[in-house]
Amino acid sequence: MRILAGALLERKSGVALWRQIADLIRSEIETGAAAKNGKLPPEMKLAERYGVNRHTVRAAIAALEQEGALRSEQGRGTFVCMPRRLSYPIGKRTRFSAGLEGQAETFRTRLVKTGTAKANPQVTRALALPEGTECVSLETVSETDGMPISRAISWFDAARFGNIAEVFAEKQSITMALATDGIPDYVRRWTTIEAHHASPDDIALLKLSSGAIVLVTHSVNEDLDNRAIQYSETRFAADRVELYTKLQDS
Amino acid sequence: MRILAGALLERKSGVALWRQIADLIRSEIETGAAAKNGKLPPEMKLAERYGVNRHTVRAAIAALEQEGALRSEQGRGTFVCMPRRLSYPIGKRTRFSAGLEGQAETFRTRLVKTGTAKANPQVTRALALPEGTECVSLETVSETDGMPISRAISWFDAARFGNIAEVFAEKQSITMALATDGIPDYVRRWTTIEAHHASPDDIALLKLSSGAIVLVTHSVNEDLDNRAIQYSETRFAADRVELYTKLQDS
DNA sequence: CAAATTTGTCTATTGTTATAGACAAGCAAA
DNA sequence: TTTGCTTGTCTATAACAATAGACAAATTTG
Repeated sequence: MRILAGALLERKSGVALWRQIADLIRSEIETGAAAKNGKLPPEMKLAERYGVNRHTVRAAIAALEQEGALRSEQGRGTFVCMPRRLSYPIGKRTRFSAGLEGQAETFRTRLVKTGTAKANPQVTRALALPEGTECVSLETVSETDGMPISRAISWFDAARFGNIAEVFAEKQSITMALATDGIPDYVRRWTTIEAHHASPDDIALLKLSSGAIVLVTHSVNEDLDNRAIQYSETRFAADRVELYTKLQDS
Repeated sequence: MRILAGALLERKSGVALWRQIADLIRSEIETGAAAKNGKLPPEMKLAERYGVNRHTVRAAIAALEQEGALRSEQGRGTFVCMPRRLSYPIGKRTRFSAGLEGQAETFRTRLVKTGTAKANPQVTRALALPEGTECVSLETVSETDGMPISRAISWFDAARFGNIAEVFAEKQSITMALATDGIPDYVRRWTTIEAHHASPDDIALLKLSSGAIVLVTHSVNEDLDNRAIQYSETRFAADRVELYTKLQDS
């Protein structure tokens, strides 16, 4: 919730007014400030509230409609389709489906691309492998209730997990693929979190509107022998997901 | 690091080209891809690389200069002032100065505003207080090496911490203020993480350029008796700070 | 010292964003 | 059924972003 008060919009900012308004509407939906009974105020009222032209508000709503967050109906009004962001926990055992349990009805991770090549230094450093080690990469998109919420690329030591792509294709889950490959359990070693503007690929694969923001994490998972097994970069639609950490039980 | 490859810029996206390029340059500085010997390639070379006009690149560099990340000198080149983002750990004991130890030379948190009033429901819910409880709020800006990296508003039960503003003014540290008020130690109960476009207040207080992105956290700290003592909203300059979590020692 | 390289500044044009108004069309309410 | 409300669409204009070119000024290089 935006508690730190102040001016809302900034002109000549490099971010179009409609994009700023889209972000505001999305945030205010989350806090309940924008919508009453699942419905936004009329376009003219939003234009007055934000001090912009009605066409500018329409452009913002169009962007949110494209992302599936809103639905406009002529003569009736604009309805909220996604009242709340998903809360994605980052903890000792960070898992996609289990982490979002109870917040959506269906979970799916699909493979977009895979490959095996000598990994770049950032990857080999993260996995504590000799420079130039061959690694398998999996590029995936994760969806809940048919809506993409994140895309990721993960690397694995090819010597150790050479056929993880095939197993993943069959199991549709990295956790299950690793279990098949002799890793019954693993934990999150570390995670870094940044935020960026969505790239054209993010927009395409995550079904975002132009100008959206993504939360970007880099992380390492390790097996119970403290060996790094997976290095990932994950990009989350910031309008659909918030990240969440809590005190771990001792 | 941007490993997920693809197109770099998106026209007509609602985010000005110069703003997108500023974000790219900043990310590429972080990964070492953009700068050699602490110096960017010449403006014309960047224009060719990104497929835009030299003036557009100059606007991007101007934004990063305004934020203190770059410094241009006529006839010489463009130099990197901030090669790396600060890595801010979020863990059991999340502390500003201790968390960034070793990454900067000076740390300072200054009070921007304080007040006492009936807290809104989000605050009382987070602090497990009866609705309408009076709370003290502290609005602060945190800086390292003279550069603002985050701004925050924190709430405390006024009945329990009524004079925390005065103590903070003297100690310049929430941790020390709480110690004075009978809380020698406390831990982070939970944290949520979102990303948004910087508001005009963010831009002013964090010395950001237009169109910048902020990482926004909401969090609760609790004392060792598991009582919630502090609820905060913190906004970090996403170009200056990344958040970091790691496996806690058992 | 001269040439080359690089940043800085100015003016001008084209493309995009935001505003503005008018009116159509669908739906809700009286 | 009529009126009022709300979204949808069209055209036009003003303001802003991006491109374009030219040239000045500072520094580096040969």
